[in-house]
Amino acid sequence: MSESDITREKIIVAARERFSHYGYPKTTIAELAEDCAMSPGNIYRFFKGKIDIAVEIARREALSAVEVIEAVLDCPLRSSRQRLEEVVFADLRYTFHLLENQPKTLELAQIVVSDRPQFQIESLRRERRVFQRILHEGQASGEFMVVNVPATTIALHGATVKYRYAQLFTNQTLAELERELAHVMTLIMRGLMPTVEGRAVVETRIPDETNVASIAAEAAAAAAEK
Amino acid sequence: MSESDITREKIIVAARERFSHYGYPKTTIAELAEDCAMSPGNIYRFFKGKIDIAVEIARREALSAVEVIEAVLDCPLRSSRQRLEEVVFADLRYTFHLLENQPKTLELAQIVVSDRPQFQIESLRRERRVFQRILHEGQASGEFMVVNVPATTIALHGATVKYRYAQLFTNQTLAELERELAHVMTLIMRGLMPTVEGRAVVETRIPDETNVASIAAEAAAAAAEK
DNA sequence: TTAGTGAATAATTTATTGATTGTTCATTCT
DNA sequence: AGAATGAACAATCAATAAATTATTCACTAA
Repeated sequence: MSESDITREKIIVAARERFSHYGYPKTTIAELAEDCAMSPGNIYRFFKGKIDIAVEIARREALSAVEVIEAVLDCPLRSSRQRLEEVVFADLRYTFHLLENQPKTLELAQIVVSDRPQFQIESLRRERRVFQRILHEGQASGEFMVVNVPATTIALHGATVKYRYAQLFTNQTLAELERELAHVMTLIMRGLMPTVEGRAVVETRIPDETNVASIAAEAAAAAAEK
Repeated sequence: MSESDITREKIIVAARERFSHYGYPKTTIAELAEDCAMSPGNIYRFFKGKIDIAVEIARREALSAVEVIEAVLDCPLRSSRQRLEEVVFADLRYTFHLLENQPKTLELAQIVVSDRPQFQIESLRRERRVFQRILHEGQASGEFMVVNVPATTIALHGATVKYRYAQLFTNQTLAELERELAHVMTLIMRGLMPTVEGRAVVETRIPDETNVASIAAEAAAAAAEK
């Protein structure tokens, strides 16, 4: 890491701290400069403007969120159905808790998106890729019966919009949303899976709220085994 | 209609005109009073406050929107699947055009909801009832295979959230949203309908954009025939 | 009694101003 | 040269004052 990369990191660390404590608007460039023991002007050698610092932080946040979810993909001993359900519920819970505990993170995201609409589009695309991978897997193993994977990915994503950043749409509790999402997933699963001997596909059960660390650990263990 | 009901109507008509032209905030009670050739004070004999005039207008708007959709239920010669699809697409198109052509209507709705959260809850409930009726019908006729109608109603409603007032979530075009919704409905239909001889349920096609008048006329004709 | 008034008041909104902040750049350091 | 500064300027924000508006109510008219 070059000297100037280190300085850049220092700015990001200071900004993340201040943004999450006091919020983006209340954080001044002068303060960031002071935190980094430099002059305000020097910040502009590393970022084109204040908003670009926020964009970089939000970008990393979004990437690490998707990585957490992708960890589910690397966990062994799971059917495609289980994977899909875990991913969707993880999304609901992760974003729900985020809005509940870190309101400043949402504020930051909203500011970034209103300034850079492209940011949201790319975040959604990354999310969809996870769905698509699971559908492909399920398709290949014969567990799912998907006629058109890209179209179904879009459908799946569209049908679960309400369960990402749910508090933006409703003031239901997490428990209510989980019950509702279970019904949605039941419906979707009946659409994805072939019926065996005329018996309806069994209902989706709300998965346990495994924490992020344990999923990551499980995935790491599986990787090590290989 | 009593004398005082007529006066009340006069106020509502004047308010609707001004709200849709200049918006709720820019309309003053004094102006409404002048339109109705009365004093500001007298308005308060008919409405508790300014916001209550807006609530009444929004309530009527919401009711008539649901009535339009309910007209689909009374149309003959339609399978439950067709009904469901027509209702969902009608919802997308109706709300899309509303936001596109009548931005003040959205503004009004947002003001009412932020002041009276119950208003939104009841509007959603009315919408869900339409879904529930269709599911019941389909269930009864054997066209649908629904294990739990209330749960499936909730699922169906939740899965189609994005396609009501879609511009609040995305800046996709109507055509894009229609294609996407078709995929969602295909997925849902595969979840609702029994598979016949192992053949996948056929994809949802985007229905023609029949106008409201023609649906209402069709329903009326059907009613007259009986 | 019921319908309506309009001036008085309380609540909000808008305009104005002064202070703060983001950004630039000529200049100084290393 | 590249790295960093900090004063200067423009843009934005916060605080306050001014104006407008919602709401009330004592009162009049029918």
